[in-house]
Amino acid sequence: MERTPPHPEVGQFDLQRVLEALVDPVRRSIVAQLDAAGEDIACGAFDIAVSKSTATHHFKVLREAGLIRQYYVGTSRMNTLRRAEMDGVFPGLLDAITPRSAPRHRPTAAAPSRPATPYLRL
Amino acid sequence: MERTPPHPEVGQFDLQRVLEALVDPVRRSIVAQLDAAGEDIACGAFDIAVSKSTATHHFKVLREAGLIRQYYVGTSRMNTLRRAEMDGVFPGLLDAITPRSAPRHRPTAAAPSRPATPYLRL
DNA sequence: CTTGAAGTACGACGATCATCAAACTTTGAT
DNA sequence: ATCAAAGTTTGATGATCGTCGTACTTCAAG
Repeated sequence: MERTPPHPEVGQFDLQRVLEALVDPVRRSIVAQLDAAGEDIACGAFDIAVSKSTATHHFKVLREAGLIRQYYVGTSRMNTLRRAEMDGVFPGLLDAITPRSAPRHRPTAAAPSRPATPYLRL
Repeated sequence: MERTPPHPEVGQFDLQRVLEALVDPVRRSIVAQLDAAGEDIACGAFDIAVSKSTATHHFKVLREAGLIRQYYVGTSRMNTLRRAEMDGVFPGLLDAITPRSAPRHRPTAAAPSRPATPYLRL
């Protein structure tokens, strides 16, 4: 396993790639949580209802599109939203697809609406 | 065949639907041409390299997402970009995915750049 | 009324994708 | 050394999607 996975540079950002990444609700949710938190989040700390292997897949897609940056901290993989870089290349895109004025979750993560999600939780 | 196909109202616009419509390059091209032209365009007058049946499919997806409005003029089906309505619901979205500062076509629609596309041409 | 132009409807086909479980790897504690 | 936690990798599977050709419909012109 590589120490650091490959990340595209800003000059290599591709709108098609980015849109393909953002069209998936789970991935958009990841981006939204990252944006709302304003800080890096470990893969396992997201509120998404998919298996670990599926989650890995989604993070890979986001990373290869340039939307997130990933790095290891111990056994955990941290995720950073590449906000500024994305805004530089595609101004307004993230703003448009991010739940802006929507009822924001508490950063402390109150009890979720659904009953028992079998998978990853925050 | 119905005289006027079903169009979603502004209140029914759904981000997921819109993104699914915009993720396809052909459909994004249709939106871009509509935006650049600034006027309604008939289905057959677009510069897209797909068959007629495929084109019909793409227009349907765009219409059901609320991105375009369609109406008949004789045997031709005209297409209107629902710019203002989209901007109202998802501000900045179309701006972000539309070739903005790119070399804009003349609004009078000059001769297209490519040689001989086997399908629909302007 | 016949003909042609412009689309639509209908399957069908191939490719891509999201999903999962199972097995593996790596790291940090015990 | 062991063990568990956190992710990854590797197929496999089922669904969706873009694409096409063919047949059909509608409208306008001759």
